[in-house]
Amino acid sequence: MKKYIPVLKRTKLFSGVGEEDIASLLSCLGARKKECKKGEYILREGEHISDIFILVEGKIHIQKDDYWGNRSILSVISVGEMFGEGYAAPESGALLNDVVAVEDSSVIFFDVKRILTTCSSACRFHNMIVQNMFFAISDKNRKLVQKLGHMSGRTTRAKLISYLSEVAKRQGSSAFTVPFNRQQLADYLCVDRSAMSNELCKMRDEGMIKFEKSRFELL
Amino acid sequence: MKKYIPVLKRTKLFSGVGEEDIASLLSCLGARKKECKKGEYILREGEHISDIFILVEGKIHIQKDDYWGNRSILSVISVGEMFGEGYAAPESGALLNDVVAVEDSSVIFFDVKRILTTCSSACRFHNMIVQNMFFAISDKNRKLVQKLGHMSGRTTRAKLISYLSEVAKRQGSSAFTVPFNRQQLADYLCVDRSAMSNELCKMRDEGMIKFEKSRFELL
DNA sequence: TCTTTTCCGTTGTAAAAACAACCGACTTAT
DNA sequence: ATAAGTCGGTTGTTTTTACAACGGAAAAGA
Repeated sequence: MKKYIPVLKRTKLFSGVGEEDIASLLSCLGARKKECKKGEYILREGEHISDIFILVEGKIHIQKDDYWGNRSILSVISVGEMFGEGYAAPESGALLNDVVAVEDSSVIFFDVKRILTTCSSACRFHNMIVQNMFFAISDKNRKLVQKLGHMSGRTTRAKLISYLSEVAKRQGSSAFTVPFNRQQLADYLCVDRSAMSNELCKMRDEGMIKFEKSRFELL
Repeated sequence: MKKYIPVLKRTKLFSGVGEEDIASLLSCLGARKKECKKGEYILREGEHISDIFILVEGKIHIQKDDYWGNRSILSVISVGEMFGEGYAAPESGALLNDVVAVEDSSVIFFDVKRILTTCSSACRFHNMIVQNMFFAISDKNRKLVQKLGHMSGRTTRAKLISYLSEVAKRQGSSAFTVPFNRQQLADYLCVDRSAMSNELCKMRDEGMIKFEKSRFELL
């Protein structure tokens, strides 16, 4: 597990904790490691977990198969990212997704209760981890809510308006740059790229917006 | 603040804590109260907050106005529910939504850092609150991810398949009852009710599903 | 420089969704 | 018992979207 400490140091969860302290934290938390070959399942739908997982090597997909067998990829997890945090609560029920390695991968995981119930003074940085974890989930939460807000519009235009308005607000200006190219923006908003491109141009022709590449201006 | 203790006792955040202990927790957390008349803003877009809010009386809307002034309601908060948890992290930036009372309302709120940084032994149930809060956010997180999964399908049918498959999984049977009527389900999936009704009937005619009222069966 | 790839706007067509309007079955209130 | 309201299925029309295919500009690479 030691060799992954430099990776962990750069994660949100362990940010602000020195390498020596991470080592002692890992044992304090009862952290375990699991290695998976490409194609293997790390977690399966139906399992019950109460752990937080951190990917320290490789790449994994969180995916689900519907009743008729159609598969869809819900998210792609890269090194340093956390997953499983939605199932931390005792009443969260069985896992509804599969987690599968798309490259040879290693994950480090530990039981959430181990963090929450152990007295904070047990080890020096325990409290810091609680904070980090909390802020990480809180942050994820906000992003999910915002995305859901954009996607709740029924038309592509409504989704674009919602998204562009938010970026403008966040950047505090009616002229701003979005962190996506067209394809990525379309994927984020769950619409077809060419249809979105088309809609953007209509909005431009109607005098609502101006844009060039990833730079937009609301009028 | 005392009169709201029975309400708080029934919230997720204070579940498992006795009424006497809630009183001491509130002062330990530095909880404050804010009362708003119908129509007043509890929080405005652009504010910076690091508090968790609990609605103890009335009803409020979380809403946003886009750049061109179109208003949309993101969620309706009822008594006992928590909000603001997405902005707990220090780097979460300015609030992107407005929070407005649609009835005369009262909220109780306290700084998250007060929970996370104070030593757990400061008061008896402090640690319990940390757990409750964590599980509440974790739970919200899972629900958001699931909903996003359903909404990422491009067609109404895809959304329905995703949703129905999940409920079937969760209830562990291909026959199950959904907790929505048609209008509510359509609202949840962000589609038109009649179009959804239509699609459900097509799926039935194609032999994919059977249903009656809120009871469904996948075939 | 020449080739290849990426990005993105454009077009046309077929499919799908929204929207509005209506109806019958059923429930609830007066 | 009657009236009013809710719920959900159905239909037709209009708008919107997905999808596929193409082409030009710019960037990346050989």
